[in-house]
Formats: sequence, C-alpha cells, structure tokens
Amino acid sequence: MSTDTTTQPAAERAGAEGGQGTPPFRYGAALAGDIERKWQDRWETEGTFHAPNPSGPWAEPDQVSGEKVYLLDMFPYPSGAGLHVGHPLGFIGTDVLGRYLRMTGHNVLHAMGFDAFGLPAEQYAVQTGTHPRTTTEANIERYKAQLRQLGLGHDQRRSVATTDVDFYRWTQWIFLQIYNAWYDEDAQKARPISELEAEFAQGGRSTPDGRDWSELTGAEQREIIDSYRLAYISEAPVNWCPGLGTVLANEEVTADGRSERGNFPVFRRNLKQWMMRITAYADRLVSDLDRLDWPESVKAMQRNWIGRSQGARVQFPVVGVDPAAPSIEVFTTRPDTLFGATYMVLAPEHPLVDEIAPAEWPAGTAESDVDGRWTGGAATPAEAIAAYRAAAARKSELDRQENKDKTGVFTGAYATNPVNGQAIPVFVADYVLMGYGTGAIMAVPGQDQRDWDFATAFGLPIVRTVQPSEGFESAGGEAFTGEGPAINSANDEISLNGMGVAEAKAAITDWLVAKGAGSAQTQYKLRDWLFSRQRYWGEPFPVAWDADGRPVALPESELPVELPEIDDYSPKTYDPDAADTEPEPPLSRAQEWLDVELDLGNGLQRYRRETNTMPQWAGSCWYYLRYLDPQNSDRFVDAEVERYWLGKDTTRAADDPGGVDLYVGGVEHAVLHLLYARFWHKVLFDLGHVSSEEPFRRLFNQGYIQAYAYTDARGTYVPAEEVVEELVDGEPRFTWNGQPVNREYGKMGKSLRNVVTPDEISERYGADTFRLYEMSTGPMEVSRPWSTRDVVGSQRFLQRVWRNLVDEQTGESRVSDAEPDTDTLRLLHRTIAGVHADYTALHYNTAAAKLIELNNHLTKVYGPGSQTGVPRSVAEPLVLMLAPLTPHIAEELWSVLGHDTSLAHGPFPVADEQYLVADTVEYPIQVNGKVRSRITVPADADLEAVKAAALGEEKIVAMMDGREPRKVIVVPNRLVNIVI
RNA sequence: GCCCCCGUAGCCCAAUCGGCAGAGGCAGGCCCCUUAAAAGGGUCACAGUGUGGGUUCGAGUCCCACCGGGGGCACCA
Repeated sequence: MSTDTTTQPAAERAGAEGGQGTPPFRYGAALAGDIERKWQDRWETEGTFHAPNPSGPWAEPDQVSGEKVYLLDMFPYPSGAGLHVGHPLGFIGTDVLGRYLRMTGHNVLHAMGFDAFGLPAEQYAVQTGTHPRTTTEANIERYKAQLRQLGLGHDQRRSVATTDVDFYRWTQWIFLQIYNAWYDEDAQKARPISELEAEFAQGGRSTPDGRDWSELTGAEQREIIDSYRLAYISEAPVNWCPGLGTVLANEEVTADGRSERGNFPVFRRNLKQWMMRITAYADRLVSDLDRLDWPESVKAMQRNWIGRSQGARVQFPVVGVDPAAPSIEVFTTRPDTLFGATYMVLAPEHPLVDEIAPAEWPAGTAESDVDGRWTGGAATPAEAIAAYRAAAARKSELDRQENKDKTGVFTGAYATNPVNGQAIPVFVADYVLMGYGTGAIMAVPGQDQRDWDFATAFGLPIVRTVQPSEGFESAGGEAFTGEGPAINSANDEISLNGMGVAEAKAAITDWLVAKGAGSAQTQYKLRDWLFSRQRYWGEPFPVAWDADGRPVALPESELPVELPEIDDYSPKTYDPDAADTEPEPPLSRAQEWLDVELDLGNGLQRYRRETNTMPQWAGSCWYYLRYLDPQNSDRFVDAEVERYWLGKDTTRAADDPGGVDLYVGGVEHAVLHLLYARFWHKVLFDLGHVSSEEPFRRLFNQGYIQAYAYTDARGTYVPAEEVVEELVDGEPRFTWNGQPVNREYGKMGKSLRNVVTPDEISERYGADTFRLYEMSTGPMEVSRPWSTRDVVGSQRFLQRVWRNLVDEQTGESRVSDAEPDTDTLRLLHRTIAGVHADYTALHYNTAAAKLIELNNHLTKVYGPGSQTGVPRSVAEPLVLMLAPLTPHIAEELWSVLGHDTSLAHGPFPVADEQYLVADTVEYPIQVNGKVRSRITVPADADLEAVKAAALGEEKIVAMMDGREPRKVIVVPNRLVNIVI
C-alpha cells in the first residue's frame, strides 16, 4: 500500500512521536500504524468477517448461528479523486454497529461494492482514449485500499462492481424479467407476459378492436403485447440534452430545465426510447411507505414525488361539432367546484385543440376580445393557435418558471359544463401541462389562484362556489382555496349548497357517475422512467431489432451481452442549444458488434443490436441482492439465501415487508435511487424471484462532514489549512499569508481547497483515532464541521487507555488480578449498560464519552502513578467495549492481555444488575420548584419514608415554619418537590 | 408560496417518561513533570437552553406565535 509509514526514515518517525524522551511503547501514530496493518492483515487472512450463508454456492449451514443482521452502506461511485474525510462517516458508523452486533452473537453481513458505470470514466476516456474499464478498475483499487486502511469489517468476498461482466449479466437478466412482464390491474401485481398472451389466445381478454386473437397478424399481436410490457419503447416526449448528447430521466432534470450533470439546457423532444412502467406501481410505492422504518422526511419526499391525488375525471362535450367527437376530459381534485367552472384550458400540445377549433371566430368573440387578448389579433382560430404554440415552444422552462404571467388564446370553441349546461369558452394556455392529468382543465377562478389570474387577465367571469371565510374578501383575498360551505351550486337534480368540501365532492362525484359524465379518479405526478441513455459506459440492453423494426428480447442463453471495444467512446454531442438534433449513441458505430444472426424461434435471421445503454441507476437497483450470493452462476441470488437475509419477519410487525435491516446513506438519494430500487424489488417480488416486498426495511440518513473554505479579496479559494484564526476585540478574524480572507461553510472539495483525506489523518494519528474522532463529534444523523486540530483529543484518550494497560517502557501488560473496589465496579457496570444502549441506538458519541469517563476513573485509581495495575476484571470489559469504535488497538490490547484469538466475535461484557442499583439515593428537595436542600435515604425507602425524611430535614422545617405543605411530590430516585 | 428538520458554554455535542442544565472532546486559565518543549499529568472557570406567551408543583423537553439556519417541492389542476 502506498501509505505505508514504516518506510519513513527512523528519525522522522521518532520526531512524529515527540522526540528523544518518548517511551518506546507509547501509543502514537507509528505504533498505531504498525498495529493497524498487523490486524488488517490478520483479519483478511483469517476471513474474520466472512458471513456464512445457509445455502447456495457458499452454503455453510452449520456455521449459521445467531440472529442475522444485514447492514448496508449506499453504493459508492469510485471517483478518481479518492476519499475525503467526509465519505467514510457512514461506512464507519455501520462498521461500528456491525462489530458490536458481531460481538454480541449476531450473524452480520456487511459488504462494500462499487457503482462503477458512469459518466466521469467515460468522459476521461473521451479525452484521453483510455478505456473506461482501465480507469474504473484503477479507481476501485485505490478506493479499496483507502477503505481497508480504515479497518472496516467487510466480507471482502462479497464485493461486486456493476461493471463486472458477471454482475451486469444479471442486471440484463432482471431487465428481461421486467420486459417479459405486464401489470395486472385486477390482481395489482406484475405477471409473466406469457400469461397475458394466453388470456388473449383463450379469449379471456378481448383485443382492442374486438377481433379474435387468432385473426390478428403476428405483428398485430406483438404490438398489443408490447403495449403491456413493464419495459417498453415509447415515442413520447423525452428530455433531450444536446450538450451531453443523451436523453435524461425527469429526475435528472432540474426545476429550471437543465441537466443535473453539466448544467446544459434540456429540450422536450419526441424520441424513441426505452421506458420502465414505474407508474403501474405508483399506488403501492406510496402505500407501502407506511410499512417502512424510514425518516419521515424521505417518506415525505417520495410521497411528494409520486404525487398521488384523489379527484374526478369529468367530460365536457364540445358545443356545435360532430356529436360523435370526443368530449374534453379533465382531471380535477375539486369536483365540488364544478358549478364555478367558467372556462376551460387545453395544453398547447393537446391533440383535441386542432379538432375543436372552428374555421372562423364565433359571433361575439369581438366583444370579449379587448385589445386582441382572446384572438391574439389573428384572423382565424387556427392562426391564433399556431402563433401561440410557436411562442410557447420558444419559451424555455426557465422563462416559464420565472414569468408566471398568464398567457393563452381562445380556440373559438365552447364546451358544455355538465352540471349546469352552460357553454363555456375553451382556451389554449401553457399554464396547463400536457404531461399531467389529461392535459386539460376546467377553470374555477373562484377557488384556484392560477385560474383567477387567467380569468382576470382575459375578462372571464368568476363565480364563487365556496363561501370564503369572514373578512377574506375585504382583506383583498382572491381565489378562496380554504374550507367552507358550498354556494351557488345547484341544478334541478342536485344541490351542494351548504355542504362542506369533502361531502360536496362525494355528492357531485356520485351524480357525475350516475349521469355518465365522470368518475372518481386517482392521479399521480409520477411518470414512467426513461431508461435508455446514449452512452458507452453502461449496461448494453439484451435486445435486438428485427427487420420489421421491432425490438426482440434475447434469450437468457445469449447473456451476457458484452460491451464491444470501440475507438470513440463519445456520443455525438452538439451545441447545447441545438434542440433539433438527434441522439447518436457510441455503440451505433460498433459495426461488427451491431449486426447479429440469431435464431429466435423463426429460424436464423439478421438482427441489429440495441445501441442504447442502461442508466447508472440500473446496477444500484439490485446490488444489495448480489452481495448475498455474489458467486452464484445459476441465479442472481439463491432463493433460500434471499429469504434468510431479506425475508419478511412477522415477529417485527404483522405487515413486515422484509428487506435490509439497516441502510445508511445520505439524504441525496431520497427519490431517485430509493424509488427505482423499490420498483425493481417489487417487480421481482411479484414474479416470485424474491420473498421480500421492499428492499430496505430501515433507512437511516447520516449527516455530512462539512468544512470551512476561505476566499481572498479576489474571491479565489486559498488553502484552508494555512489560514490563521485570531480573536480581535472578541471577533474572529481569518488571515492567509497576512491578508484577510473570508470564511464560508459547506462542502469539502478540491476546488474549495479544503480537502482533508483519511490517509493523511491516519498517517498522523492512526486509523483508530480517526474513527473515534468521527464517531465522537456527534450522533450519526448530525452534520458537523471537520476540525483537524480536535482530532488530537481522540488520540490522547487512546494513549491514556494504552498507558493504563500497557507499560510504556517495556510494552508488557500492567494489568493486575486485584479485585476492583466497589466504586469502580459500579461505574464499570453502569458503563456496560449504557454502552449497550448507545451502540444499539447508533449514539456512538455518548458511548465514547462513557468509555472516556470510565478510563479517566481508572487513570485516577489504578493509573501509571499508582502501585496497583488496572484490575483485569475491569481492563478486559473496557477493551471489549472499545473494540467496535477502535478495533485495531482493542485487538492488540486483547492480545497483550493474553488472549490469542480475535475479539471480533465477542465476548461482549454484560452488566451485572447488582452494581446498577445503589444502596442509597440522594434526593434534592425543592420548595416550589427551587432546590433548597438534599437528603440521602436508603435506596429501598418507600415514597412515604422519603416524603417524611424530606419534611423532617432541618432547613426544610425552618422554611416551612410550621405551615402545612399544599402538596408534596416525590419522584422515585429523582427528587422531592414541596409546594407551599 | 407550500412542506420537513434544527437552534443548549467561544466551538462540536450530553441531559431516560416533563424532575438538580453537563457526560465527553477542542480551544482557554492555573499548577505539576521537564534543562527545555509538548500530541505528558492534574486542575479550574465558562451557558440557564434563539425570542415572547401558555400548560404544569416543576419545561431544554409539551402547546402557540415569531426570529434565525438548513433541506425538499414549486403553474401538478
């Protein structure tokens, strides 16, 4: 390893240890380094962290014992920059828990792999011609070395990378499962596509045009079947990013319409792309959040993203055109306000716009058309619409975000409001989006602020159908969206007047259903997942296109479909603003690879391979399954192995969904990765490939290590390490080379010149010190600043522990067989009890504090200054309790204490109840809430006795001055409060 | 604009069911060890919990409003 400090000159090592006078066996960076490398080697040689599987290729059923625990860190991307001190925070946290659980008899699975496909390696390849695999594998090696030096207890056999052919073969296999499945709405689950074909063939399901299945041509049959698949080709509008040369998922586009990566403009284009039908699972993805032990914030983000809303679909017949023509269908969450619908709006791209627009402006348009607002000054509706569409298309997403002034144009058509028969004008406006609901709305300006704004701008009538609250209008209120009784809402058959919103919604929906004018409807914001990318460094699709231009899935026997070698790794990129360009993936240039001859059931035919690749999310959708059984060549994971590590556990909860026991990572994956992985997992569950319904039973968001960065007068970042802080008149001032600099707080990054690496901290203090420092600065969920100068505190503590147990001159144990005194035993057992609770709760900072407290006590009573060494019966538990946090020094001390096996599998001390209860208890005595005195009573004194003792106490008697207390509160073991 | 999280010594953080505001670390003062130094040992001080109300015998903890910081969503019908 490149960071081996033993290669330093001896003089330098001595210098690092503080000079000539330093005892030879003082615990410093050099000694720590030696100990750490020694134990890391030993753990690796002995396979200390190998977790046994119950079956599959690694079956060791006789080794499987204790309760199983599957701990998981979010899949890191092995970036070329390597780790900084912020990255391993979560990894160390899970390692501490894993080590604690392993010591307490659990079968702990903890592994680490790499999400290794992705843009940086490809971009580097484009620039330098180096194959992305070369770069990626070098980065992984560097990453593994950095992780190893931290002493993480991973089962190294289980490490996988998404770029391994052996791994992506199964990613392709899962794609085939998804492709060969459809969502059965009645059963609310995915089923094999063959069952759908059987239903059609047997007549159990009728074809779209009613013909018999056998009358359809093969092409027609395939078209129908393909339209049901969970992975399908779509020509719908997608996010095309010319600057990157690829299309992007909705989730990868920022709110202002730019690519999350690279910040290039993104355009909506109709392109043929692979989609995943995640919307089929929208309802389950929302509902099952209730069964997960996840942070509320992440659940809220997913609910928000899926955006389930209940409402109604309502038909508005268009006036005066062919009665057979379709009505305008709208989705509304407020059907109760139907009587207030005074106009309608279609999205500019809505297909009905051209159909309903009459050739001429209808009579009366001129009167409404003040300043040409309605017609845009155009001679005919068609011209007005064309001009408006052109103007809308020119507007970027950003313009639309920033400029919320309502624009639109009258289509010349009217539609009939089904509740009151009124003809209301139909507009085209870009504040209605084609992608949500039906792309058309009924506008109720009285109860919707956007509609109010539009109505005001276009001189449209406003009818209130909910009585606003008192003073709402006089205070300048416009649209009233609150709760109130319905008004102005009655026809000959139904009256909503007086009803509350919920009651009115139910009543009008029933009426609409009865009239055939509408139905209750649940709508989602979630869209299907765009699954293809025009990149080289990703998983190839296991798909080929036939001569008719239809995609055909390859059989499993054709897997893996390996990436071909090519010369140019770049997709064709364009000027970032060149919207009218076409994606051209790099694989389309791999001529020999492209054309294949296959027999897919119709004899040997020529096919052309799919040239898109999968998005980076694909591998991270299922890597946690592969850790379970990484060597299995027959299945992506052995069924029994999956059930053992991830299966449902009804002893936890009746509706336990199963999944990873603890998944730790940053909150930045709240929607993307976590939603996609849940979707894949549910498909695999429906198809019977896994027994668990959710991938991650419990999720924990760790905080971030943040850092200060400093800029000089020109705004340039200066090296944070060289900045000097001083107090001037009590105010902190920061200078660099004598010039004042400005401090900011945030991320750690190369460009901010404030990166600190675990390598340099490990070298200066040792990995154990680094681990302890990171764990003791706060609880796992809290973000905190990095402070290099504070690290020394953690090292001092380890040094003191070492010095208490080891003679710094000889390196021999200075532990004695003396019996510890009672105070020491009490503190020891209190510490044991506390540490158990703290580790379980991931409160490593307080666990560390308790161990420091115990060691401080030992220093005082049995430290190097005293004649007696530390009693073995205290020294051993201290070492064992320290082991999860600082495993190397603990192993070394354990062996100095005479044990020749690793402590990784325990024992772990258990608190003795008899030392947890004290003989006497001191009670503060409050009078009216203020502490006035104290008493000490036997611990087993009952409440009456405590009360009597408190009232009899000298100072209290004096204060009472003969009065009777109004009330005496005795809180057992806490305090007494006398109210007078 | 809407939703979520967080405000405790100079700094990072503790405080069980509402029960004496301090466990631990950094920085600081003093003392010891040392020819000297410190990444050695010891010891000390420092806040009344962002602000204002309320509930309670008792509030850092519960409720309401506001202020400050962070995050998410945002023309989603």
